[in-house]
Amino acid sequence: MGLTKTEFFSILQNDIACFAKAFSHPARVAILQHLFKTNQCICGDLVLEIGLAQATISQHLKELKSTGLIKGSVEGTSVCYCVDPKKWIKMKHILKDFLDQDLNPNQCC
Amino acid sequence: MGLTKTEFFSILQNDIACFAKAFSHPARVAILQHLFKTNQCICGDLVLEIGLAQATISQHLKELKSTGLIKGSVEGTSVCYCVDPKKWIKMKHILKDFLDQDLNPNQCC
DNA sequence: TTATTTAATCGTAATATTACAATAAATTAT
DNA sequence: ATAATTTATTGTAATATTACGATTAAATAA
Repeated sequence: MGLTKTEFFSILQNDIACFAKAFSHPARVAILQHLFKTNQCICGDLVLEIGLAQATISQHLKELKSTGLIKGSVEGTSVCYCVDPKKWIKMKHILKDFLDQDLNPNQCC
Repeated sequence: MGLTKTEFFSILQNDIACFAKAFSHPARVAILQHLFKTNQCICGDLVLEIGLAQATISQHLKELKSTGLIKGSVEGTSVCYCVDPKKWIKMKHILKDFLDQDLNPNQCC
């Protein structure tokens, strides 16, 4: 066990969960916010900005990259990261639909 | 280690991550969707609907309850669950602000 | 009282996540 | 060629998550 049974769920349900997981850690939230503010940055910037160890930031970047929310391009000795607009917009639509579900006014509790 | 350094981050960053974590598992997405569809339900309904073991569903309900997204009220031998509208709307606003961050048109990669 | 029903909790196993030091890899500068 | 810079990777430890069987708890029904 300890392994999510993804086959029990629809593609959409897995997608929603997967996108949510991408920014379910404050370091990844901070990375994304910093990228929106500065448009692009390198790993070292984030290490200074956030304060976690370089290896840890690199690990979080890898996760964001594997979800497709950010892209990185080698520039000399450093790597320039930025948000992937297409993927971000896709996530935005999927999560907004989820968040916009209608609340029934007569709750039980 | 294995323990998030929440003190490195703002309250907002932690809130965003915390809400995202609440539905970062497809079972919890399915629970919330079912609650929106039916307005209210009991644990047993979700066990049948989703197919995971009763103990597992109960554990996921506990997590959603601890985030405040759902509430439960005892009704006879069963417990009636429903979405907490106030908390859901709070989450909606916080996450929408995060998702609506402006994308800079000139990306680096 | 004694079933029965329903959900929570406990215990446990497997796996995932978070964090960091140390090292490797790749590029640029001297 | 050598040093310096920057990031990725490896290894590892601590903790968290996911899942489920078994049990407990609490209310209702017989």
